[in-house]
Amino acid sequence: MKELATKYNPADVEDKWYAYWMKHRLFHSEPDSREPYCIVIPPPNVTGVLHMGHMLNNTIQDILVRRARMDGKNALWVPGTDHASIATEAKVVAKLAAEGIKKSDLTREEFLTHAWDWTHKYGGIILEQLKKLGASCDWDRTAFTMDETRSKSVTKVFVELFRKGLIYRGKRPVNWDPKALTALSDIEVIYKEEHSKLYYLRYKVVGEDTYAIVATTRPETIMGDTAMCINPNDPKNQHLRGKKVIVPLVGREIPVIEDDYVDMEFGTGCLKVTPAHDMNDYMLGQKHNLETIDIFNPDATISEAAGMYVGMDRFDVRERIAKDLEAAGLIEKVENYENKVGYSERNPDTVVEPRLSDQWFMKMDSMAKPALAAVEDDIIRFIPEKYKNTYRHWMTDIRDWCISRQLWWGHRIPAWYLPDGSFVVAEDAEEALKLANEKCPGISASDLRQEEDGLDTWFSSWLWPISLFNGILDPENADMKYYYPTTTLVTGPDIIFFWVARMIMAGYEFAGQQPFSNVYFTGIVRDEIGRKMSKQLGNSPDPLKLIADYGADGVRVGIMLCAPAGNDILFDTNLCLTGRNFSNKIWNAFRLVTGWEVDENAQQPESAAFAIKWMESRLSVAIEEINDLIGKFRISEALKEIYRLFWDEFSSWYLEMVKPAYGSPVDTATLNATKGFFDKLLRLLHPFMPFITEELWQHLCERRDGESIMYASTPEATPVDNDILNIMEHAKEVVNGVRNVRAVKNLPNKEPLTLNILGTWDKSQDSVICKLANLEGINHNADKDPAAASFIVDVTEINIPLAGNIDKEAEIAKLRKDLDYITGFKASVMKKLSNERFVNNAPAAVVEAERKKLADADAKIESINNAIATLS
RNA sequence: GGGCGCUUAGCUCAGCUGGUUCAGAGCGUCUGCCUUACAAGCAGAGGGUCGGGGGUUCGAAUCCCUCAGCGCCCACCA
Repeated sequence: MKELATKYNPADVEDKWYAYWMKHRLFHSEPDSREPYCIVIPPPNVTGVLHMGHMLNNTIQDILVRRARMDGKNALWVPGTDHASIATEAKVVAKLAAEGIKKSDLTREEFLTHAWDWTHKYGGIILEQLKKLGASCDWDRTAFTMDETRSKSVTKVFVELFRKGLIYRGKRPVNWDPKALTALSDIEVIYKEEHSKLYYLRYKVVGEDTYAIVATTRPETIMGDTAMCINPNDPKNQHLRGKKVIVPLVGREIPVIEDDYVDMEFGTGCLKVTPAHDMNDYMLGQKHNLETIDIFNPDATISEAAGMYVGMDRFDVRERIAKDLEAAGLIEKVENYENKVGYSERNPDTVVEPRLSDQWFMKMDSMAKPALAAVEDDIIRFIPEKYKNTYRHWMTDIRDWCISRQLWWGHRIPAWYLPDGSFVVAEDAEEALKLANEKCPGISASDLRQEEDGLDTWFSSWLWPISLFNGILDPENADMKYYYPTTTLVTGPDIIFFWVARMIMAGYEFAGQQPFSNVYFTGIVRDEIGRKMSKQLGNSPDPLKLIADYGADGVRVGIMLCAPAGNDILFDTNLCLTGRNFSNKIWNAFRLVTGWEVDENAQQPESAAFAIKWMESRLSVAIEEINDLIGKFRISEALKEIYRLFWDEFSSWYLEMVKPAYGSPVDTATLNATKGFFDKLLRLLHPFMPFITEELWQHLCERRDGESIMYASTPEATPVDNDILNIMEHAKEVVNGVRNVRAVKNLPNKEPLTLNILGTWDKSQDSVICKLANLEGINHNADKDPAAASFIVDVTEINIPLAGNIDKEAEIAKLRKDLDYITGFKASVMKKLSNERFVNNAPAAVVEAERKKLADADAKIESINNAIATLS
């Protein structure tokens, strides 16, 4: 074997191993007799690039999948991308704008050509980036929400739901994004607290010389007022009942209506009603049969219908109209006011405008029921559990979903309009024609006009766990039967409603079963001072640069070390350094072990035999612990456990115990045992650090081409010998005690020392203590040496004779400090034991433990007193 | 307005059904080491009245109440 460099260089091995895994199709899965373990990727935007959120999310998925594979399951991780209708369309529009092309000058087909060009150019970059991370996705199954299978699935589902009466078309006020020029669903509106103003406007009462005062935050909408509303029970406003008022500036007469919806406490108790531009006003308008006047154009400039300020932007009008009202003496007063304003999720600077328009909606009530029950009954487990509350809350008060978007990029709604304005919903134009003819005989294809609207992106992604296996079009296929329901979904809590809840509904609606059994919610990745990572702030590190700097394994470890389940991640690049250092530690431990000369005739030292026995048990304890943590999705903690196991127990303690003296060979038994431990450790590490473990494993084992640690089994725990674990913990304390004396006394490590044991002692630990602490010997029957440094382990005094190198006063002072502590400790134990209620009420085992504490404390006090007496 | 969660060492967090793994880990800090696997390292040290107050209990970081601060989600009071 050729010499290994003293530093691990990830760049040398990562691409090589990824290519090897791909070449041998090691990520590929087909149904077989094993238990399946399946994850579907939350599809990233097709033209997106990898950010830290993806890194976290996909690292977790890869750990789970690799671990399942090593646990003997048939593991499948299905990758794919999302067409991200609104985001991608916005990017294409911006790109065209930069070239001087307006979307409105293009036909739908021309625009889509540009969009597909863009998708082909940038699409899939993100998947290539995932490969750098080591993601073990089955790339043969890569899907796209707009590929043929997924598109047909969307259409089929739409038609089916329409025919069931779950999808309907209607004119309703929706959330309108005046920049993207499309409707949005309710959850795509983000409400932000804002400092705004509350304007008190004067509405003259018809036939009187008095004014009714209306408080509003939106004076620019008065042109759309069609009523004023009061609460019939409001004593203040009884005089307005049955009257008419005049809209200020506009001069139009509107009726005063009465509805107990109005809050008498707010403002003056008078509400202006603008049914076209406010959800509640619309409701009032419906109830009281009011006219609606739509005063806005789609881009939220003032329309002709307003009759004034035509063409101006809504916010300019707000300022302008305030001045005009003021000038006309129609403003009573203006107050500062805090309110919530809705912004578009995709265009964070754009205020959403309620707009009355024809849209397509989906009824949610019936679908929500089984989906809610599944989570309530833990058929689908949420990790962490707290998200069950959030989910329940939303699902029990769910509103209909506006699924139409005035966008071209995406799935076009499969509805065709007849010349008479009615429509048919069909899988394709041919079927549409047939249906149209049933309605209106004599219709030809050219008479039909397909709906221009597209569908919300989430209307395709909600089918993802089914459509990936073609389960919509061919529900009985082998993949569907084997992989569905999938095992675990890993995603962010920010899309619990957008995606998770809807997938669960789709699962029951279209596959009759839950889409997955576990949902692991990751945290949001923030920077080291807690800010959300964003392009604007520039606080998001470039993942590919991180991988180049620290290695994929280092970055994976870095991000997992700070990723406790359900908590936000405060990502600090420094943690990647910890990860890289860990890689290097593993690398060098490996260099040590594989660099030893072997002597087949050499006798195994007692210390090595002891160390091997101990390591076996220690490793088994850790394996159990790690199994338990991974079972609970406490992945970050599992990694920390392995980290400590490798670094502290294996490298710092075990390897130091078995390491042959410089220039000496190692015996065969010790070498084989050590390699065996190394093999197990690599297998434990592999899901977390796939590259370095594959590299070292091929050096460690003689394996044939095509084999991989990916398919080596997770190590199993063997029976644990608790005695040896206890003895070793004792030995560690003794060694630490000696090292401490060396540090304080400035004694070089090379200078051998002697230990005098003054009390009870298990001699089986002697050999390892001598080796680790560099001792000449351990005396069990030595006389007390007044010139010795001493310390206590358990209840036993240990002396290190240091002729002439002893500060008696300091030694005594140190011992007295210990004595004070233990005396105080003893007092607290005695207090407990002398408390009858404690002795009577506490469990016997606890009382017994306290009695032992007392006995130990007494023994220790005696030892310390003896030590002090010797020195004095 | 309603709901959920958080507050433990300088920083990020563990601490499960109250009791010897109860005050922990990692990082950072400080001290000594270029000791033949690793300075991307080794050895050692310091550091917290477990947010404040009250209660339950023989016993509270852990259970209950309350206050304060922070975060998130939901909601049609203009």
